[in-house]
Amino acid sequence: MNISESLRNSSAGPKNLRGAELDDTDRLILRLLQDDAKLPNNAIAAAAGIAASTCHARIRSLQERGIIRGYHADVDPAAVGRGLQALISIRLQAHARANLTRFEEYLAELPAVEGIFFVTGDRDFLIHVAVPDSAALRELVASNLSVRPEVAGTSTAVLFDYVRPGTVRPED
Amino acid sequence: MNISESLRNSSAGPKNLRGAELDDTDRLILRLLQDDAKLPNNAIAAAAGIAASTCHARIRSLQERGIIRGYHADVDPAAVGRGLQALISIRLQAHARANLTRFEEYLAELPAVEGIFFVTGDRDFLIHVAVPDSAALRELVASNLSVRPEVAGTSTAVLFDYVRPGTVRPED
DNA sequence: CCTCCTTCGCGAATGATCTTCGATTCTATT
DNA sequence: AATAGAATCGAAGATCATTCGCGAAGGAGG
Repeated sequence: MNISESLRNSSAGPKNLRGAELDDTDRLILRLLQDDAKLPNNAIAAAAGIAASTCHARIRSLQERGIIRGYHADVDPAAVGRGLQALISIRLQAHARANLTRFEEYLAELPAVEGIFFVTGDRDFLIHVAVPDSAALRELVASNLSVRPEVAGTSTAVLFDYVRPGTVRPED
Repeated sequence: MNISESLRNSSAGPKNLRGAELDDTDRLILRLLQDDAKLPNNAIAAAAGIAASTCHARIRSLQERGIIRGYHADVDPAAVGRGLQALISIRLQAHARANLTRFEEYLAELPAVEGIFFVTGDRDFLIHVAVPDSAALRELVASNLSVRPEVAGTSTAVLFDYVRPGTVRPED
């Protein structure tokens, strides 16, 4: 390790290859990878008008800075035996609101849970679940939610459809 | 005989590659790719105890059957200038419920929209949005939702947190 | 029981892609 | 103008994806 490296490492700021701000090229890269994570690096580089090695370095920097949090396959829930989706709003007991994180972690462990919204207002949580059928939905609410001492009440709404458009686009 | 043969023989379900049913190997592949879409094919093959070419054929089959719908990068919304998330429930005018699909497509076009829940009950839609700040949230509701003739009313709840646990789930 | 036929799995070869590296160019500062 | 730090580039080598022919397993029908 040389002097400049030790100076960088000793500084309290994030060890960015570049500054914290994103330029237009970064935003383009993010948009392309959100749309299709399998897009080859050289195709992204061509679209951005930069060299492949430069594009690769930028993508790695985005990952190391936590801007790209990961890459995930989008699997059809119905194809894996989860044909029914629902939103369940959960009210907690007032005294249980000290351990919100614990309950959130419990929810995250449930296999049916696809998303957890920790929301302001009269409710505490809104969870998005995918289950095989209505019997499994009832079983989930009865045996995994209502029995919990923290839970004051639940309200379930079945989903007709759920769409996730192109995912998060950089502000434009 | 090898390990994979005995595993397949011990499982009761059908093992069609072209058929509609998924066997244990398919489910393992799906789980691994959901967790990390960048996982190399040969690593998946090793984890499943099958040859790389066989694994590749199975993954392609899963894609062609629409079970794997795509691969997407997970981008931190706060890093791209969308530090505020909210859930907006939308009630439609009764006469506007004939063109639900049209309105859903309109919502999908909005850059701030991350997810659209088409829900049963007293509300019609619940949309998950990510915006830069509260001013942008107010602007979104006022200029993109309330002004639409189909919209009878909206109700907005700011999110403290949103977690998608499907990405880190170790097992079913 | 035998043969045909389909489906699936396998290893090897080839082409594409990823990843690293040293050198060059750019930019901000002195 | 000179310097230092950062970003870019092209090329090389390692890794990976994809295709292909072949063989084994399981049914269907004779």
